[in-house]
Amino acid sequence: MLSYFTIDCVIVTFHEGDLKVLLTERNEYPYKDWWSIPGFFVEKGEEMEDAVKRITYEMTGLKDIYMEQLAAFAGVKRHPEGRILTVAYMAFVRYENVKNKVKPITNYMRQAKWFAMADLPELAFDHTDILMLAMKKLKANLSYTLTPYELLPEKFTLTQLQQVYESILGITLDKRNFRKKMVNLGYLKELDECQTGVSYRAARLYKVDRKKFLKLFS
Amino acid sequence: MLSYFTIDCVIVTFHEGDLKVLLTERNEYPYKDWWSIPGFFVEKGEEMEDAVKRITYEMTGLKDIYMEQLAAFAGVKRHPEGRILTVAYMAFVRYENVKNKVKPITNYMRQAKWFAMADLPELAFDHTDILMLAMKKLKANLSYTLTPYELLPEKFTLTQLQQVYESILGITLDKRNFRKKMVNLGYLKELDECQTGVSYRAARLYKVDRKKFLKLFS
DNA sequence: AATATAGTGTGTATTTTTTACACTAATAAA
DNA sequence: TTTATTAGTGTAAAAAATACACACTATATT
Repeated sequence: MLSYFTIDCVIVTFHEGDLKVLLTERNEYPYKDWWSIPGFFVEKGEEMEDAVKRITYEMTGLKDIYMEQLAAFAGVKRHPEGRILTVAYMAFVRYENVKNKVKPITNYMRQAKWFAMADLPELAFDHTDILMLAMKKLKANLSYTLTPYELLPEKFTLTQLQQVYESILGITLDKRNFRKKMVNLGYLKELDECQTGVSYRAARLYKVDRKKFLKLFS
Repeated sequence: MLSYFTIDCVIVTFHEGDLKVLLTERNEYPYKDWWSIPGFFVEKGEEMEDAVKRITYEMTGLKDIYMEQLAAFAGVKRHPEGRILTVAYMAFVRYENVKNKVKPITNYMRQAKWFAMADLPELAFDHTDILMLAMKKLKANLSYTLTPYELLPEKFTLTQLQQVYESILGITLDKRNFRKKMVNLGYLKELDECQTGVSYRAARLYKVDRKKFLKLFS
């Protein structure tokens, strides 16, 4: 009838060829010293989405992040003190914007750290399930969502885009076929700019045309 | 922090070429006399899935139905008396098994009725949003879920299967291409039986081979 | 017995999409 | 100028999707 109500947020980024997720080390019973997905209670009168924004802001310093609801988890045994219903979200952030801002903010958590998706610690509660579901959804919807472009800088190279696809799908893709296909979709804008600061041939930069994207997929 | 906690369930079936949803007429404030998706409070210590089973059993007389979680809806304004968090589910039932069992069970609802998806009344609360989301998900995942086979009798004709696809997708499909494709997928078992009781050439019956299906999509 | 009715069941050609595959061009650093 | 490193490109083959129309079968009706 009445239940405690929290949100948990899988905060995902992409850095150095790896998909990464932000985890917090708990400093409190239960699962003290375990890593977990950041989450908080939703305040009375607070919208869920605002609670997610609150968390992502506190964890990364970013506002206006892109988020999606994942699912509700409400097993009566997920917390030893009784049911705590959590609505899990996924949020996507650009690593360049966030990298040095991660800090612990409450005394519930000792530290926060980015973990490569392929190298995760054991997680508190049912957070491993939540994370697996997040990855599954990310994978399944990849080609008709804007998530790759939420993970990359606004201007990106096709190689970076391919790396995002590869790390989400967990497979390698053929360079020529990937480029042909992405360019043919028609929602990428080729810019007159190139990468800078690389010690080899600089790659062409692209932007996503969100209007064209939405026209294509809605 | 604490919230009321309900589940709502979009119960879907297929009958006479139409996708149908079971709605209940409310007999209580708020939205008295409005149609709504069936839902109840989740009891203390009760698992969400059991609450859904409870509803679908009370509404249709069926146990062991197939269900999927849709999303949580928790807007602070969705109920005039304050936040009531609901986790929405979708459930799929075979019309042949259920048709005469629909009845009102509580004094909260005056009657229950099947509505064709294309001809819905205005709904209470945010139930129209819930229903639209259900349809969207159903459509998006159609070709890699077993939902069509949860809506049809165990033995079905290819024409019936095509009708399910057409009414979910909202488009008409080419008969020859549809058959070719479904049969080529390899998870349909052609039976040695045909339809009975029709006043024209009886169609071949098929079953789905769930093992082969799962091998294909997992 | 003949006919009407209603849905079943089938093939082929065309287009589109996907896949497989390897070398040259450009740039910065040494 | 040489080396190292990544960018950028085309074509052929296979697979999948699409477009399209008619003869067959079973029953009901007269």
